[in-house]
Amino acid sequence: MLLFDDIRDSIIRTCRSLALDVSAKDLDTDRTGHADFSLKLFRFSGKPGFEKLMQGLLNELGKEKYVSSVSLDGKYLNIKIRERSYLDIMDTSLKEKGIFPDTFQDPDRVLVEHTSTNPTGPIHIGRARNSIVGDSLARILKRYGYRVTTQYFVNDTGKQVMGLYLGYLKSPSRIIDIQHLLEGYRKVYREIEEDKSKEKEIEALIKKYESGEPTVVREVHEICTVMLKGITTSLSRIGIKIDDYVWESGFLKSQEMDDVLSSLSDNIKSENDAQFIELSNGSKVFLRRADGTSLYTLRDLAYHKFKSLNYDWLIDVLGEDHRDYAKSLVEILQDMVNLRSKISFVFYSFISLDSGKMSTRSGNVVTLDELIEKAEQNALEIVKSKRPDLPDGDLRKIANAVAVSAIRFQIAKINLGKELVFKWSEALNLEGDSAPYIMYSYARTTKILKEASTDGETSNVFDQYERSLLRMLYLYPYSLQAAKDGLRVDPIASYLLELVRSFNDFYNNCRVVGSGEHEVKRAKIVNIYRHVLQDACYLVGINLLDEM
RNA sequence: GGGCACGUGGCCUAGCCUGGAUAGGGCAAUAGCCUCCUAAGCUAUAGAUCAGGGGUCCAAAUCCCCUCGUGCCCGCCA
Repeated sequence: MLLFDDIRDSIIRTCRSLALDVSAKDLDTDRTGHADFSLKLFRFSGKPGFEKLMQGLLNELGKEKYVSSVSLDGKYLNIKIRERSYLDIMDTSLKEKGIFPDTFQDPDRVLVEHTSTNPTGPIHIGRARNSIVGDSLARILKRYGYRVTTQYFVNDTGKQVMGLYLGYLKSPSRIIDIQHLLEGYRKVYREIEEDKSKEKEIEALIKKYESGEPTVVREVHEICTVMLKGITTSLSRIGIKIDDYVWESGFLKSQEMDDVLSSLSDNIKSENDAQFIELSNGSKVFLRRADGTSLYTLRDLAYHKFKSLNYDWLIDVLGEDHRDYAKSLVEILQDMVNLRSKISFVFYSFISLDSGKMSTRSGNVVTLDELIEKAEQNALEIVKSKRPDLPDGDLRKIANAVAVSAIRFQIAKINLGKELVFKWSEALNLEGDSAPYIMYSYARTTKILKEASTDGETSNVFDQYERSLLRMLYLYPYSLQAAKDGLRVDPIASYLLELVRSFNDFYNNCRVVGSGEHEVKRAKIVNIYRHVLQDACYLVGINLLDEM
């Protein structure tokens, strides 16, 4: 959990000590500019003794060392905080702990499963939404204090992958590289589209594979490894590294599979030899085909059983098409398998193209690699024109950081429930609410702190720009809390944009270097800003540069 | 047909969970700002029936109901 001098909490405690039963939702971090915190009194006004209670509260809050003023404005109690309290709380935390806010190590072990895309082709930007969000979520939970591991469930079992394998078998060259495999895969599905009966070939392969025929097992593994390598290489280019890769085929004959099957045994029914479970709403969830081969649900149940052995909280990042699936999975796991771990799902809506739905099979895709390359090219041109003074190596380094950060931020800032239509013009735009906007303000702090001093007497006079920036900085833990509570990344992104806006105001109005009595105080504020920026940017995958 | 999401200026988006003081930003447009810590920035102007209708409430973008639009799901695929 987050450890910091929580002023909101303190105000609530003071209210309660006077028998005013307020909760967190009564106390806003005010956005209207009336105050730093405002207490909504609508619920309480009109009750007997209200006036007297307010008098007492004004008095008590006024005595708090961090309160600079408190006033009753209509149905609001407006509280302003001393700038110096903000400054000292954060400055001290950074000096003593090197971090703001500090965290307490939570014993819970959290597993974030993300990406888990079929290794049947290069990862495209639609799937990358899963990876980007999953990776940031893991970082956020870790920052919050959990012990977090990320996992990729590698699908090397089932129809899609056997389709890939079939494409390989049918290719004249039998070359195992991404391009050849992908072509073979697409060809197989084109043929199936024309003639459904061709699926039989895939079914026959599944049977051979699940019965453990050595050549098949070896070749499928080799093919999946090559495809997976392509995906993980793409992901690493945007700073995503997944801790563990767990292969689906490993569960076909496993202790977890046996455990799941024995837990379910009373509930398994069959229909023409195919096995299924009936859920409370009457729907059937099939576990095995009539030919005895396994279905995804069964393997996924075993995988979840496996995860629950080592983790207290399982988080799955899934596409919105998995919403109903997840519901049935949870029903089975909780009611029949008696899984103890807490399970949460994070769903994201799809990214489509102007030309329609993205699909690896049809080829209507923008791959992550393609996006990275164009973004880097675009960034390089821009940085070249802005910084003709820099050597080529530096230009490339900057362009890379800008491109990667911009890609991640553009995805991270959007609420997951929204469908996105990918547009190149937007993806390549590096102005406004974008990563470089944030990175640029960071670069400014480098020079300021190089030239200004943070040692010495700190002035006690604060102007409105210093005040709003300090306040925004202080609000960081609340955004962290919101992100963790909602398993969302966008609160951090929104916070960052608002914070940078506040810094830009400050920068344009408050000279730091050579500002006499203000210099130490302002340099301290800039230093805190730099730390909070580093902290939050890491969470959303923005790579900061000292110079750009 | 049933279920689940989403709908905020021309375009993109925050706020919705937990109702409350003028609905924040950005892109595009127009007019400005670099002898002064980086102009990837800043200032100003213009642009919003918060999809539509009804309800609850002292108070609704926010909660409830209905309608419309969009996406997704309803496989012995994953």
